[in-house]
Formats: sequence, C-alpha cells, structure tokens
Amino acid sequence: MDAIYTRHDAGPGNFSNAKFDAGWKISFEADEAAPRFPDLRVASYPPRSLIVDEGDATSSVYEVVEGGVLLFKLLPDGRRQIIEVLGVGDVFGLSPNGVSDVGAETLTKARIAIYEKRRVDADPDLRDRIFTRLRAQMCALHDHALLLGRKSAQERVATFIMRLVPGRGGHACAGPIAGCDETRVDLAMTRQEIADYLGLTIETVSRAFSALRRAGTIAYERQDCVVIPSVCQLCRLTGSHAA
Amino acid sequence: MDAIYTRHDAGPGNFSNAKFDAGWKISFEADEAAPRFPDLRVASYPPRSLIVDEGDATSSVYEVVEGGVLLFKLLPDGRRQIIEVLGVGDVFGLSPNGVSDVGAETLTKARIAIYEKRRVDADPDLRDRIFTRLRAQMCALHDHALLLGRKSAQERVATFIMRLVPGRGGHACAGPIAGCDETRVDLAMTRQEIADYLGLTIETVSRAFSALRRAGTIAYERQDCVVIPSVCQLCRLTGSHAA
DNA sequence: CGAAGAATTGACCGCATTCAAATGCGGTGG
DNA sequence: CCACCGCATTTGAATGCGGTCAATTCTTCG
Repeated sequence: MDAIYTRHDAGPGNFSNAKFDAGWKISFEADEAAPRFPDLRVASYPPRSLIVDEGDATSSVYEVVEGGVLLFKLLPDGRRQIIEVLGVGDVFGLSPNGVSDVGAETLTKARIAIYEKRRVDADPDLRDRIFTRLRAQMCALHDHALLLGRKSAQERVATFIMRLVPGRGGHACAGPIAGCDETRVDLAMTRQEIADYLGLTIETVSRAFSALRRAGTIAYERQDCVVIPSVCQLCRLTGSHAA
Repeated sequence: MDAIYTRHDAGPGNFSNAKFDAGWKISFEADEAAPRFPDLRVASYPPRSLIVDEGDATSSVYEVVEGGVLLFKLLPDGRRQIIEVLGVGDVFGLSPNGVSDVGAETLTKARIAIYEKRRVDADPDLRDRIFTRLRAQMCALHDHALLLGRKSAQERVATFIMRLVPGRGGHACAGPIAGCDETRVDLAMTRQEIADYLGLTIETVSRAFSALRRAGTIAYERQDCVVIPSVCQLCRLTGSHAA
C-alpha cells in the first residue's frame, strides 16, 4: 500500500489509437513530475500478481499509476485470452454490475489507484478522466477485435511490435523522421503472454518473430528487446498499412 | 429525421454480459411506453445504410432508439470485421479525438438519437446514461475478444445463437424454465454479416449452421429464423459452459 | 557449472479457407 | 399460377495456415 499518488496527465493528441500512440514502454513509467494526491488509496504489486479475478465482486474502479497490467478472460478448459494490455493512466474494474467480467494481473511491478465507486460519483473531474480514458481504451479494443478476427499470424505479430513504437503506425503517424527510422522496443511480455494476447500459440508467435528476424525486419538485442531498423518496413506488414 | 424520441430505460439486472442478456430481437424494438423528449434530434435510416464511416469527423454521440446497428472496421485490402452489434439503448461515436475509429451501418430500419458533444457535457443525466451503457458495451467487447481469439468455428456460431436468446447463457442464466427449454430466435443478419462478426468466412458459418441442424441442436423455420429445441444443449457447445 | 524454465525449431495434423459448383429462395412478369 | 432470373446459401474438393506434439537450444540464476 502506497500513500503517494502521482497523477497521470493524459496530455494533448488523442488519436483513434491513442492508447498505443502513447507507447507502452513509456507509459509503464510513473509520471513523477505530476501533482500528488496524498489522500488516495494506492496499492503496490509485484510482477505477475493477480489484482482481481474474473467473477470477483468489486465496488471499485482501478487506475494504473505505474507499471503494466493485463486484463484476461479464461474458458473453462483453460484457454486464455488477454483482452487488453494496460499502461499508466488506463482504467479497469468498470463492469456495470459489481462483478468483474475480466481478471487483472500485473505485467510488471505496478502501483494501482483504487477508487471507491461512490468517490467516483462524487468527483466530476475524476469521472471525466475515467470516462475519457475509457473511450480511448474502447478504441483499442476495436482495433484488437479487427486483429483477432481478420489478421494473419504475421500481421498480428507485426501489429503487436508496431504498437510498442511510440507515435507510429496510427492515423497520426508522421512517417520516418528525416531518414533515420530505427527504433528499439522492449517487449515486456513473455511469448506465452504475447500469444494469449494475439490469439495464437506460443510456437506460432515464435515462428513469426523468427521469420521477421530472418527477413531483416527486426533484430534481437535480447529475447525481450527488439531493434527495428526500419519502422516503415515493419508497418507495411501489419495489414493495416495502405498499399 | 424524426422529432420524437422514445427513451430507453436500461432497467435493473445489469450482468456482465448485460447487453446480450437483454436480447437482441427484443432490443431492436423501440420502447414506446417510455417518456418522450420532443426537443431531440433523431434521424431515421433504412436498413443497411451508412450512418458514419470509419475516419469521419464527428462531434456527436449516437444512441440507438430503434433498430439494430453494426459497428465495423475495414482493412485496406477489403477484409471486414464487425466489431459490435448494437441494439436499442446502445451508444457509439465516442472515440476520444473527433474522428470515428469505426464505421456504423444500420442492420434494420433504425432511428438514431444524435447528441452534440456539448449537450452531453451539459446534461449529467444523459452523460451518466451513456457512461453506464458504455461500460456494458465494453464487457460485450471483452466477451467478443475471447470469442475471436480463442473459440473454434463451432463454438463461435453456438455462442452467436446463444446471444440471441434473452436471459440465457450469461452468468445470470437461470437454466431451463421448468422442463420446456425451446426457443425461437430471429437471426436478423445475413451469413456474410455473421461471418464478419465472428471472424470467419461465409462458408464456415454455413457449415457450422448445417452441422448444428444435422445434430438436431437447431432447426430452421426460415433461413433467418432458428428454432432451438434445447437451449441448454446449445449452450454446452459455446465453449463457455462449465463441464 | 548445472538446473529449470523459456524460446526456438522440426515434423505432422486438422480445421478453416479457398475455389468452384449446385441448390434454394424471393421477387417479377408472362 | 408458373416460369424465370438474381442472389444468398449450401455443399464439395483441395489447399494451406496455424495448431499439436516433441526435441533441441538458449537464458537465467542459484
């Protein structure tokens, strides 16, 4: 439990895939420059720990203050789908009936602000912020439904990596910045987590990464850290790129 | 353009898949018993007509007053994913940046209430209603991500039909009502639309329907009207059913 | 250095897609 | 009423992508 809450400022530039335009790696880090609200309940969690389980009763809204969180659903036979990957500023626990429709698990070490429902009702600013963020997250879900329903394995993995590149790949993508188009991204997730997020098996994810590496589209710095020599080249493999 | 707005009352009993527990067929019909708000902009559309296109600038929020609406996304090569099927009371046009991230097309003849963003900001009741509905729709998106990422073709089609049965299949499902467990549902969508919704091809959808018919799990009344002799039996094929 | 877990690779299989043909259905006009 | 047309749906056969099972390699950490 942590008594200090560092506020996240959404900032300007909300695009249709705002969530990913913001970039994951960056958004896993707390914004220490922001104002503090010492009267708030903030819980700290180690990596890969359960925050809420599917079906749990919750009368609270959760906001990621620091770190990353995975929302997931399970089928009775054990199949898992990671629904959404949350970064700083993202919210969850908003199912309308007091029972969580998804499980939430930390991806990294994380701090989570917990707001009682009645506090949210009483605080218009907070409500606005949650509402706005929810709308952005809904757009991310729309994008992901398209990925899960209509993209090939190659396209899914390329899209996944592109989402880790801040400011690129969305409608607002400015294209390569004056010649140099190299970037390094931290995957932050295991292959199994990536597979569960992309609706694939671990083997298929691994094969897709290998194919990208063989083609020179990406290179490994470590297993969980990838260098992209040309972001534009990768973007053309996402299935979302025109022409 | 229609000057009469019939208000939709969400009513009690919001469950985790509240949207589908409400039932589609029922929710395509306007609630004429509700109070009227004659000062509202309501547009009428014929079936299968475009309301907003992906990428359109919108400064409005839309609410379905009568009929059904499909939200969809397209890839540049023409692949289509239907993201969500909306009934009465559902809302859309809430992307955070004034550009629609999805297209919206009527499924049936429909009436749509159009709220200017500033009207929503000014009316707390309206905003609450939109917010609440948005949360329910987000749960439906979560369910659908699980379907698209992890369910087989058979399970997807069984789940789709189950979603058309009011009050059944969700966490709040009461089971068969005293012996008789037969229901008739109106599909309302073409095979192509079902395929685009379930992330399958039209042929695979057709084959899944045929397999269900051959197994006696469903029967055709018309091509777009299905009799389910035992809802429980169908439910067991959804992949979501325990045991 | 060795052990345990994660990731990669290979071989094979099966489900969903693709391509193609046939059937069914609704509407129009003779 | 029936013949005919256009379109949606169904069915069939073959292909291929991604899944499954199994073995190997790579990483990390004690």
